[in-house]
Amino acid sequence: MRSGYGWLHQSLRGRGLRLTLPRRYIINIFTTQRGHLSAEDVFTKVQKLYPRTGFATVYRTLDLLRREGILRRFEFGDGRARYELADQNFHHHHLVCRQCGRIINYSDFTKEEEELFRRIEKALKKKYDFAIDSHQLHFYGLCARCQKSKKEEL
Amino acid sequence: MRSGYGWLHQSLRGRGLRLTLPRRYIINIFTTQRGHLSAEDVFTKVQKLYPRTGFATVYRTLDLLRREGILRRFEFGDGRARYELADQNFHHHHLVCRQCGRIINYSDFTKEEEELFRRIEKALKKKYDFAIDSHQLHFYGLCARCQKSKKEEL
DNA sequence: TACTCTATTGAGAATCATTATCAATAAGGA
DNA sequence: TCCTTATTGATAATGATTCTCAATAGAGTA
Repeated sequence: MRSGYGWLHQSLRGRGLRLTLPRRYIINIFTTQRGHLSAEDVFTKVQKLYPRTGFATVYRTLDLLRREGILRRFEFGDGRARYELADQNFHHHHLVCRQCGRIINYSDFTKEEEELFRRIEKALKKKYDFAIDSHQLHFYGLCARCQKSKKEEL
Repeated sequence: MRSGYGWLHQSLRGRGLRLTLPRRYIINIFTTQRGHLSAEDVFTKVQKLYPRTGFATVYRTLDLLRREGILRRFEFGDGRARYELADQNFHHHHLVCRQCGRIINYSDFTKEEEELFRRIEKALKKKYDFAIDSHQLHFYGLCARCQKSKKEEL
């Protein structure tokens, strides 16, 4: 936890911002385990690393990192936002289970999707004069486990 | 407002549910003006038609209609849910303005999108054993008006 | 049409996620 | 080490949504 944050340090310093311990720990959480974490998830994890961390700091840091382009924010419909590392090398979409809320990342069709989306974005820009900067595609349904438990229910 | 609800009436009655005045008015709002309405939007509109309506009833009715498959629920990232008539003949996706929150429906590429999505859904089902029943695609960016006002700001 | 049963309502309290406040703390440049 | 001030932690405040419960009103029945 000594270094490896030079890039961010520089980036923040440029605007008079600081690379504090809670910020380091939170970034660390996202870089070591790919996931879609809610604020509460993050809070629980930081607590273990740096117990003095407060909830407000978690929210503030998540928002800071989002503004910095380090995290992406998603809403899957369960009333709490989720955050993910904005890794350009791992563009993907989501499968969301309506029952248990489990979220699966998939990146199987990115080639075809990206090709179509690029085309769509271009056309929408022209037709609606809308400057698109990102998109979100979520598939909703039932995961394997929940399908099974639903069958057993009957 | 006398009839035209036979279908729903039957559907509800079957399960001991009732077609009440607030419910009729709220359905009416959605069928007469296509839109992505928040609970507050709906509340304001019902108030004009049937002033005694309470906020709780609006929320309860929106959820009931969603469960009935009459409405769809969306979250575009501004912290409040939106509801739309689930019209099978008008499948579309959304353009969401990050600045002013304006939402545009578009249905220009449904053919190509649907073709790709059908393919994706099928493959995801196979690969992840995930029973997909719907998807949501949102494009985010700046609408024409907000692009303009941003330019003038400089 | 009146009666009865109970699903539904309205008002307000309660909950949940998130944001704002503010005095105390700690980055990080000098 | 010192100093400035961005950041923090604790807690209050907010905003959307849900719950509670007595009063009301659908709708089947007499």
